[in-house]
Amino acid sequence: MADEETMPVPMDRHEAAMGFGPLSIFIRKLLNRSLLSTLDQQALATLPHKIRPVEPGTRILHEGDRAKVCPILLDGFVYRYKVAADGGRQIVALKVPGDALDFQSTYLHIADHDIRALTPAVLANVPLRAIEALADQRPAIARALLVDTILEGSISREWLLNIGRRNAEARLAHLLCELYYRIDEIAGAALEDFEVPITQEQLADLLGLTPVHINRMLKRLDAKGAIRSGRRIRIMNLSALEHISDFSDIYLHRNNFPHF
Amino acid sequence: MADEETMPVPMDRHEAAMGFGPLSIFIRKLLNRSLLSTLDQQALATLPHKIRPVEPGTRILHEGDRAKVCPILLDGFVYRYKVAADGGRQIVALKVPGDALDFQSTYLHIADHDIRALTPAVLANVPLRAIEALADQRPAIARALLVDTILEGSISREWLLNIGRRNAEARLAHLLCELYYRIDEIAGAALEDFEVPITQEQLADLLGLTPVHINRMLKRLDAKGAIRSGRRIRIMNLSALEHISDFSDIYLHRNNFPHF
DNA sequence: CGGCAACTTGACGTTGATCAAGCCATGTGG
DNA sequence: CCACATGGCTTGATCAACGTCAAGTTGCCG
Repeated sequence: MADEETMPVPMDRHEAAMGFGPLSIFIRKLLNRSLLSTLDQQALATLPHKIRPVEPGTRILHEGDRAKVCPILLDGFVYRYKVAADGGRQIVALKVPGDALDFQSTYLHIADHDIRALTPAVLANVPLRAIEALADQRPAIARALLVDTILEGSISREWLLNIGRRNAEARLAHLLCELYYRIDEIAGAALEDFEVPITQEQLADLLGLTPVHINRMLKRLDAKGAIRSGRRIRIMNLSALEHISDFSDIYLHRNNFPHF
Repeated sequence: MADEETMPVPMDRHEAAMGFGPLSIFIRKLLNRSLLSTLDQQALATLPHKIRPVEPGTRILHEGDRAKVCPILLDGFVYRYKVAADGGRQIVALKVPGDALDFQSTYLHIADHDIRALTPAVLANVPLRAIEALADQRPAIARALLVDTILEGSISREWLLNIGRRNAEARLAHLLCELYYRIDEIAGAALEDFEVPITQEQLADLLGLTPVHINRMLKRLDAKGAIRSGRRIRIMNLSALEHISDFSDIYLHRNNFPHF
């Protein structure tokens, strides 16, 4: 736990990691949940990487692949999904800027799902070996990446509850709440007039429903004043959504810092 | 199972970790997916712990708790679950002997779900600080625990697909297949006449269905000769179940060892 | 032998799927 | 500036899967 180099902990984590180049957003996100010394931060910032902009729909990882790089999402949205025998798609995770997309391939060598770009996105591809080396050399970084992994697990569990036990309206409302909080975390300023960059078909794949039914539920939430549905969905009343979906943010572990 | 003896690096992993006392099963399981030196194994075996047998239904962790120990499951079955506002329960993970039940509390301090015993079970409670110290001192152990965590994430994703996109019959068949393989992994001999220690109500909570519907699907699988339903469920024809559920074991990463 | 928990079965209701048609914005090329 | 192609949204009619309710039945354990 004692870092060889103890720097004054940054007071404002939104300001932290600002001077670290393209990977700043990634480092900032780790700092939201883990303590990292300035040296750790610099080591992360100097990870070798290649910037790669991708179109919506681009496949970033394919089930069965042996990945050699870990893409870090710098901008845009990306999702993990799996497909059933009958072709039914299920989106199993949604990633927002700052997230590492395939850290697990450092340790499990066959990809068990696909990853695709939801919106236009910008990736930074980091060689897995560089990540592995860094994790081996710097326990604080290993720990920060582990915390990230554990958090994704927590979100998966909440999704299981959502899909397994809530009705369509609540499911949808719950997803919108989660989206709001996760994007709010990385947005500099407070979120106003937040527009959801997800089509109704993708919402269906996220929630285990059909596009037609998503459409009807959107109308319903609209009628209640919780959102504005239409070509672009806008959240109008977050607390109405929270009430409809029985939302609790515990699973997002938004206040896990500091760890003592 | 309880002989104390120092050995050279074991050649056969099924034989490995046999002489490591009560925690042997835990160590053996880690060895299935990760390389650990004999010293690593000894360090694990000498973790301080307190054996605790529990009755079925005993609550082991409660949402909102700040855990101080990580229970390791030595015998029996245990599940994680969450409840929705209307009281609907969703089991979000099932743990088999050898699994660490709350490794995540080392890094995230508020539990986001409950854990309960499914069957009579035996736990070994290890202080979180001991685990944390070991992970800090021994990178190979940190890595092995990380692999374990990542694997649980992979299973969660498959469950999302299962619950979100498969019909009731396939869902049930899929769960039974998974159960078979996971128990087979820790069973010494090949599994014959495997009986599922789960009630129909618990199956319903696992699969996002109702007990009544579970009952009908069990009858259906029975009629197809895949299982024997009744007071205790027995798997009669695994490949029939795999066919019905479109089962693929990729997500279990059963052949992840060695990592090179 | 009595009590209880789990399993079983039938009748019926509801949610969400399916099928099908049409609409509406946006972008493109002539 | 218009024609029209396209992808996503909207809507209605019908249907199936699964839920709900309720009344047994079975096996198990003290």
